[in-house]
Amino acid sequence: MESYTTPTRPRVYKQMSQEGYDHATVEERWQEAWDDAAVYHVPDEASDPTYVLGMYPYPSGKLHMGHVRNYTITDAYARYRRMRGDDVLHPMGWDAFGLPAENAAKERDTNPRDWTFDCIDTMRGQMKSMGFGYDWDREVTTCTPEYYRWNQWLFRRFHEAGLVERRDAEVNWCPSCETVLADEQVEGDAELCWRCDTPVETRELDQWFLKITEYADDLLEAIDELEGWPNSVRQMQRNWIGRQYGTTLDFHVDGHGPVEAFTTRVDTIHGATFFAVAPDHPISEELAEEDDDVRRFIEEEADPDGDEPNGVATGLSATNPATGEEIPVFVADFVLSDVGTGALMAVPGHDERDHAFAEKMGVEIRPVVAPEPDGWDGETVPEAPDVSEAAFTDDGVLINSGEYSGLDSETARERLTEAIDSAAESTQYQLRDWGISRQRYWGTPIPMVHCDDCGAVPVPDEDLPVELPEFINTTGNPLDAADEWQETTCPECGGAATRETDTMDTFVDSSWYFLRYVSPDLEDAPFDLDRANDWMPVDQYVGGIEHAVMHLLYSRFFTKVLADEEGLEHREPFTNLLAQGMVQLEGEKMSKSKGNVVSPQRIVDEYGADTARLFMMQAAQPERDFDWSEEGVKSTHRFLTRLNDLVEAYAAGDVATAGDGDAEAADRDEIDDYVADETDAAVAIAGAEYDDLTFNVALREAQDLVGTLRSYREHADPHPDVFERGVDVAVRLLAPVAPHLAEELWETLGRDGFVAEAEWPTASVDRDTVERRRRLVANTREDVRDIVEVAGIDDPERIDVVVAPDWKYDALEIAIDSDADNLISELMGESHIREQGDAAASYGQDLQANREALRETLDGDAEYDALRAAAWLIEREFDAPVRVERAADADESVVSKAEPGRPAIDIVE
RNA sequence: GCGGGGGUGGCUGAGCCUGGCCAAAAGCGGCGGACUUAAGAUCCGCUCCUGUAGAGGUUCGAGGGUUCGAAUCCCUUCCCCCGCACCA
Repeated sequence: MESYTTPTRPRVYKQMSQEGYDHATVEERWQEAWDDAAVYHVPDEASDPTYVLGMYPYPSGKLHMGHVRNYTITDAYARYRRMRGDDVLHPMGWDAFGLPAENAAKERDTNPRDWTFDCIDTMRGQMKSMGFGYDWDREVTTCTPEYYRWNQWLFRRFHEAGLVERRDAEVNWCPSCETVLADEQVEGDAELCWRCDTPVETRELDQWFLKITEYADDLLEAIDELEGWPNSVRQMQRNWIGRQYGTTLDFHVDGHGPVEAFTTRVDTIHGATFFAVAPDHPISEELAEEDDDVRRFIEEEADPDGDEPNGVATGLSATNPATGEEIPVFVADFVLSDVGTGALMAVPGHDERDHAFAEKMGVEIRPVVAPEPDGWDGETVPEAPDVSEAAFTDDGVLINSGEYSGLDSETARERLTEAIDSAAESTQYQLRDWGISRQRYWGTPIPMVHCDDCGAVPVPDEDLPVELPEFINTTGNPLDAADEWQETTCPECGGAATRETDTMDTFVDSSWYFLRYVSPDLEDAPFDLDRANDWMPVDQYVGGIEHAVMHLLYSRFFTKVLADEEGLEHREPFTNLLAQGMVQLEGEKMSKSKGNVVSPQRIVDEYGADTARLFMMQAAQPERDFDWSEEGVKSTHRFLTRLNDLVEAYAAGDVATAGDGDAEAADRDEIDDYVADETDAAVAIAGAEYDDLTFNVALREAQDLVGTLRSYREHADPHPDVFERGVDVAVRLLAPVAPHLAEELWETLGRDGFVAEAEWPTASVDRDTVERRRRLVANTREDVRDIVEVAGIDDPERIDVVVAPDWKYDALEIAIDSDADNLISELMGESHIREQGDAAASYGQDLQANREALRETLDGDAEYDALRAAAWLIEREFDAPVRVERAADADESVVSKAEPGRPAIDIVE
């Protein structure tokens, strides 16, 4: 670990009042101290550090609450792991390419680079003021040539591996901006450009693709192993990949030869009563040239986005390869060219959409599958279902299918696929290859040159990076206007050639940035392979659900390719993924357009970063949405102020302790035990909850402990050791979330070093014991209240609490362990129980009656100790002395009511 | 339509996986009390119904089932949210 010296700046003056503490000074001071001591730096020699990562932000200019929440989660976890003794890798960087910078540059007459770096500077400053403990030595900025050259290098490796393809594609094109838009940048049903509201057109363009579909099976199947991921994200990725098993087969269409169709239900082929092709299917386009109806339909009527299935008869017929039957061919808009083969056999009896179309066009609807009858013998051909009103879409038993009648659907599919000549098993995916071409300036230039003789040729590694030219403020793609930049020579033939002007989708940058953090300055490779093998995968990744598919799928894809091509020993990048919830205001997502944005900057200025962080972490579990509440922030701030005041008062000697602060001389009372127990309890629970990232529960324990300490101080002269440990523990439990104040108070307590590097406290109890003890105390207090209220006791004079005799604990334990039929006789086998006579028999009967419900309790000694320790709570509440007694010391008539887990209570009026 | 996640007391929301210590955490709101000249803050309680000694009754969307025992497990059903979708 790094060495450091404790800062020795002058002590900060802190107000001892409800006004709060001087958060600005405290926070600044420790941010500098951490910085000076490089507390968050991970040396390259570290062995397998815990890798905690938040999705790096787009540098839009300012942090918003979503960022603050995201990065507080990772920071808190990183700090917790560090206190647990781990080396922690917790880096930050910038997703710094992207269109907004280009637009901003145009508006402000500057260039994207300057604008982006300004934003980064601002946001980095805000992150530092939040106290996020990043290893800034590993900062990564994707828009620098030092980073994006590796995008180009990786593109080349993908190219060599046959995973890059250039082909024609239909893209969203905004004629006003003169650029391609991603699907998500096209808004609303009217399909308007997100930026200028111009209706988007489609264009055919040569585009570069990464062949992610080659990895479809791997990406899909490995999802099952991603046990640290939320089910929702796993399911979304499965849907996105959308693998389907089915059959391809040919239908002969007059004059057009065989036309391939894909179906998952070849078992229904005897019910195929028409054939349909997409409006942009080659056959449709051929037909349109000679058939006016078809042309009019394609050009005017076809509406693939409408709810109604529309179509036009072609007058052609197709031959059903199973039956030889001639069936009509339609051009229909519900057939999509990018699904399956763009042509389908339609079975109206067993497909709802086909059914609707058949009804509309008056095509025959023929049932060929019947529901499997109850207790079906596997042979009998059942009655046909009524499919006139609605399709029967389940698997079942074939009917009206010639020799196949009587087979179940699954068997029929296998046999038919085998029997039909042109049929073959086929797997279809919804996943498409990833089009990475963008006609924009502010991205990674795709490292290809176009040579008239050699075609598209990759730029050799030694010529990388292909750097962006100066930004030119123009409409369309500034790279198209950069004539000089485009001019180059062909790496293969040396002739004149031009550079590719497309840049890469910024998702390329983010598909491997988590690897760059491992060796951010490496100059001969994107990442140090050995170190990546040691440090990867990311142990805990945190980010918004909006990246469930895109970024998280692309990153998985890259990781797998790097494993196959570059020797990376990991096939998945992120072991545990947390999709954090939204920060809302009055149930609505914060957004600029709604004008309901709460500025993190304002909160930090007004209350401090610790307040903002603590409020967010205790408000809800990290994966849930929660409402921002100014009231909640204030209450959190008051809590921190109380904590500060308490520690200050203690350090200043204003807490009157027993023995005048001399632990040796101080008597240790029951209340001291209570506080010591509660301190342990808080440690036991908070640790486990931090492990689970349920910060809200962990923090509740820490906050409750502070409350307990305050009561302790009010109610007694605290034992110096107990009080000090309580305060010390509270500070450490809060340190991951409220690091600045914790650091300040750590110093106030006279501790050496940083609390950020302090050891996590350990507990001498387990959670079960804590819960039993708390339950016992809470139940007993409630019972006393009940009695006082129900019996109408106004002013109790004394309250006796008597723990059950030892033999009852023994009897209970025997009863729990025993599986004898007659529990009483088993109990009576124990002489010390038998000696109790009627009492033993009576308790034995109780146990027998509730045998299945018996639960372990604390033992008699532990119950006695716990109740004695908690007696002050009852005394305080009822203003009467409380006597906690062992059974042997109490009156028999009272003792008889005591049971394990339930002491006898006697209230003297 | 398919897939995922939900429906808990005045509200928010935990518990459900691993059934019993669950009339059900915590917070908010409301009520009472302490402190204060007062307010705020803080602290102590109460907050389903009945009850003169810790009890009983009725509750966890609805209906049914399993079990000695169900908020928790199973089936059916209704409703809400999210993702995908004329996906062949």
